[in-house]
Amino acid sequence: MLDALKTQLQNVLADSLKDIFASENNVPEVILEIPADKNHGDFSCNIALKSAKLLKKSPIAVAERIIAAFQKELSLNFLKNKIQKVEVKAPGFINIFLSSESFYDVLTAIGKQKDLYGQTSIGQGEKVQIEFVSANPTGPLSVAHARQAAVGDALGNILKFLGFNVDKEYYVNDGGNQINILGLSVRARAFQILGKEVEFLEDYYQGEYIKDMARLFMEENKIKTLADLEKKTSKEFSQWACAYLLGVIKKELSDFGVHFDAWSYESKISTPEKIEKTLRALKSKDLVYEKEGAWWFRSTSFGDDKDRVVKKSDGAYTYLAPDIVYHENKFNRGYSWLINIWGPDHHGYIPRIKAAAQALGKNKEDLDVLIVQLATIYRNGELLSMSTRRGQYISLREVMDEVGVDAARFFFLMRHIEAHLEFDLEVAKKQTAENPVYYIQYAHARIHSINKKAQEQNISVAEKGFSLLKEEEEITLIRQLGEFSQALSFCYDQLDPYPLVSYLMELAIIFHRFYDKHKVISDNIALSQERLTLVNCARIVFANGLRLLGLQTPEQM
RNA sequence: GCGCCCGUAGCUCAAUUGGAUAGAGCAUCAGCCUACGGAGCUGAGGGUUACAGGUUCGAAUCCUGUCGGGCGCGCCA
Repeated sequence: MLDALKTQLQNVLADSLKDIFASENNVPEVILEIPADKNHGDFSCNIALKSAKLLKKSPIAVAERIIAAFQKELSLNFLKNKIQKVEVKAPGFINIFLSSESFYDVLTAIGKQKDLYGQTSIGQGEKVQIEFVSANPTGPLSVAHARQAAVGDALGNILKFLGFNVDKEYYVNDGGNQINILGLSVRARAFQILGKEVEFLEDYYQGEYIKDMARLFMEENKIKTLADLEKKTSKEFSQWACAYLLGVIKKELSDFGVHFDAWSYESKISTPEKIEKTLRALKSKDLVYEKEGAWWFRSTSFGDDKDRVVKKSDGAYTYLAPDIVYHENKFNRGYSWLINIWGPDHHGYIPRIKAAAQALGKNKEDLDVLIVQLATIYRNGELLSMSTRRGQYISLREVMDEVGVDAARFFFLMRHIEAHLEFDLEVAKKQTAENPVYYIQYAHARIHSINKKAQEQNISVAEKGFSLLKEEEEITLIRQLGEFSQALSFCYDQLDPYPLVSYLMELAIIFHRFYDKHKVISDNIALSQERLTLVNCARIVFANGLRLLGLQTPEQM
């Protein structure tokens, strides 16, 4: 809401600047910022500082001339009443203070747009696919996947809200050798359970869940004896195990509140024929070449350190080959922008997949790969072991069961995605201010209580506009409500839901302060009505923000 | 060795992408309940932004170097 006003003022300011310095052509772009310190206005501009050198005048002098022209321009403009004052402050900032009319406009807009408040059309319906989690179906999801799930889901929601046509997709790696190993692992455990000594290789999956699966496999297939077991091929084990674990993963994600629009399968998309076809097409363009009996992808042409083998000298494909085909498949489905969310262990893989996108005729920007850092899990300050190799990692299921879905999702979003995250299960379980998710949801619930009280006393929301909201805490709250869509556009700029999380925490602080200082329902009916409207606007923004993050909006707690 | 990321209060992290006096939470200390939910609010202390240079009106942010930490570097997936 306020960002629309910001853009309008920015344009007027740019016009003023152009009028004064018509002869100059390298004048920097006018950009308004929202200063952290509200003594510096609601918007501030550094254009005078930036252009002073070019214009060979002191920044203050430039600023003075700009605002003179700006104010003249404004006086002819409908924006006139939105501004309270404009001032120049050393070393040359132009600070703009908004009038109460501007603030009241925010409340009117929220009241009108409700669930849709904060929405923009930045996306213009662009078809974008966000692919995340995509864990190999070889075990339950870990906390690493959990964080990726929370991030991908929230980011997808936000982009959708900003006007993109978003699909969330999970890519099932059911084609590689790891599925064979999975099958062999289950098979070996089954033999052991029936008392036969078989070697359990080091690269087999070590987790306890493999034993459980072996028992279940035998139960479902009515296997009682070693002779029964011998009849099962290792392929039967693999297929059963893969399907079973995929079922587990789907259930975990759905319990976590994360839903995908599509599940795609490596085995269906990247068939050997398709891979061969794509590689040959690249070869005809000299983007794939043969050397030492292997086929190499010329990824160095697109900025990678070295070329990468796609087909080994024994004729088998490396993992990159089906991955190129998968990305080709995505583009062919009409997505003009792809977002992949990966764990930090795949960080070195980014240049070659981006190279692949370009080899397929796309631009670098058409594929973004986001790395979501790991979360380190603590319990009462004590580090919990995280070794994946031994299958001792903390699972999504454990975290969810222990701290609840909302607290877990919130904690995973509480830092920038590229920052390491410390997640203490005990803290997440606490229902105190230490735990910000409750702090925010509590604000939402409090407003519901106010509404109940208002209803009892027959106080309704303000129907005829606003005039009485003047207290500092009220204006601060309205200003924050007005910055909602700006927070969302930061999420888009950074491809990270974190700015929204940070915004909501700030909003909660501001709301609780207001609540503590001023009574909404009082003897002054007119004021009560306006404040009731104000807090309900806050309720709408809390709800919109929490919903985008995939969190509940409780009315009582 | 090469490449990428990071180093901010005792701890965990911010800082609107180069802006004005570097901010929150936790922890520590001191306050606020006959009110719409105390799961709340107010205040205090705590900093040479790892270090040394540089760029400019302005640097935690950009550049160079040093120190310290993490990750990646397979004809694996």
